[in-house]
Amino acid sequence: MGRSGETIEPGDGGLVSAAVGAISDHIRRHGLGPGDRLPSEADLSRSLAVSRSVVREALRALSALRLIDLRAGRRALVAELDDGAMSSVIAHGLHTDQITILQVYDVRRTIETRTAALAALHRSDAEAEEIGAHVEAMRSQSDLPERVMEEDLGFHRAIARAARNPVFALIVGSFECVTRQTWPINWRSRTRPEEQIAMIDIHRDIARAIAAGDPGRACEAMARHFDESVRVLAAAGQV
Amino acid sequence: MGRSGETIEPGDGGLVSAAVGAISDHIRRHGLGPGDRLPSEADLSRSLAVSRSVVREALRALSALRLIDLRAGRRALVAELDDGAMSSVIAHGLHTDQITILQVYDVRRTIETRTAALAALHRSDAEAEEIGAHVEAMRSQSDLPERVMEEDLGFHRAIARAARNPVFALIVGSFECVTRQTWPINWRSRTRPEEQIAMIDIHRDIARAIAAGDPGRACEAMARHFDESVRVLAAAGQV
DNA sequence: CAAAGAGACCTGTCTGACAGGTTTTGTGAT
DNA sequence: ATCACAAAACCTGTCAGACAGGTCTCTTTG
Repeated sequence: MGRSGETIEPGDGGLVSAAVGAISDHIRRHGLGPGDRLPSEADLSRSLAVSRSVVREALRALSALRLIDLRAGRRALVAELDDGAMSSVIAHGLHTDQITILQVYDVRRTIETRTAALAALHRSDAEAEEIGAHVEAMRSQSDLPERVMEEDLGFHRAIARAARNPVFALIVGSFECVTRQTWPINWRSRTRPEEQIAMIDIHRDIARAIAAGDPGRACEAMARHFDESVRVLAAAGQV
Repeated sequence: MGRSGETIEPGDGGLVSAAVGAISDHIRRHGLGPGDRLPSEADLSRSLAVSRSVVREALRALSALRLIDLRAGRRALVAELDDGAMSSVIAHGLHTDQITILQVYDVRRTIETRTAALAALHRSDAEAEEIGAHVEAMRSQSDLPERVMEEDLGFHRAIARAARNPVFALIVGSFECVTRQTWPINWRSRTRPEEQIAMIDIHRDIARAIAAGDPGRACEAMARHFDESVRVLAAAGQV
């Protein structure tokens, strides 16, 4: 069979999955990086010898995985690493009762005690600053739960970034959807102001340990944070 | 606005992403679980008031995320949790130089020291048996690198399963593509038989600690395993 | 009652068409 | 020669219709 360019091999599990593979290969073989443009749908249709429908479905699949960015009128671009796909997987697992929130928390504890330690070791001054700023914002807006939650999420994201390992950031980011569900439960169960302050204080301890460059203390404070959250969640009927 | 069924709201970032959301919602609202059937493309096309092309692209996107299974002639099924999507994300990150192999190893170390400890706590006898069998198979086929690698991968997967937390299994599974690349490097750098045996012995130590129900020793042995792998990889120019 | 066959249903793929973005080109003014 | 702006070329998003081939179901038959 006249193999011209990247013609799809027959016998595959469908033309679309073959096209997905061919387009991924194209990215790899041409050494494309984030922001680089892919061939147009018409070009791909020609070179893969399949209809534009098949190419479109393949591109849509890659877009769902966030390997490429699609936008009307423009050619597809290679995408930057993004936690959207992993996030969807976790959300699906939760919604279909294949995983539980406590299981996610166990993984988060494992991952984030490590990111806290790494952040303490690798953080720049600007990052220590940003992490502290999130805590300050939580404290100063403690009457606006919605805001406190956003700052809390930003706090954990910032620590993951400061750990300087995008894989950690990816995983932490993909759990954000879980936290958005459980955070209000956690907050509501702390009715007295001193309980809310205690929770924010743990965050401050983590931030200080990271700022001080003390991985052991950062890890220990993060562990306390998760133990506390899990305790509250379990008391509230784990939801 | 006449909301009939699950008609798509306008103003979204495209009909397809709206359809993806609507179909995900459908799964959630109807409490569908793995194996349950989705409506046909024609039904979805009608109820969402979009063309079949749009529905197909939406289904293809969900299929890429492994939230549903598509097969010719059959209706789409809700899928079981699967590491395929996360695996693609990691592979893409590596191929586009957005993450490095050592970064993946750092995450693996973090995750797998924990799965080893959890496996020691939660394993069934059958699971301890299976983990040990993988080690035995590595030892007895040590002249067939290909086989040793497969048993090694199975060993780590079995431990993740024995940890009884599918989220850990998901993450470990999604790193398998990395291991398949680095494993041969690791193996080739151990030219003398006693070096190869030493590597298998670490696996045996892990298996024994898990069988003995000793989380501390399991964690420590797994940590040794990763330290050793990273040392060899770094010596080989990290690749 | 079980197995084989027919029909309905469904998905995979192709073609052609058109609206509305985006990039490039070409033109004219400065 | 350069810059701004308008036109053209290009590209993606969506739709409609068509047909081949896989799957399920129900009925008929042995």
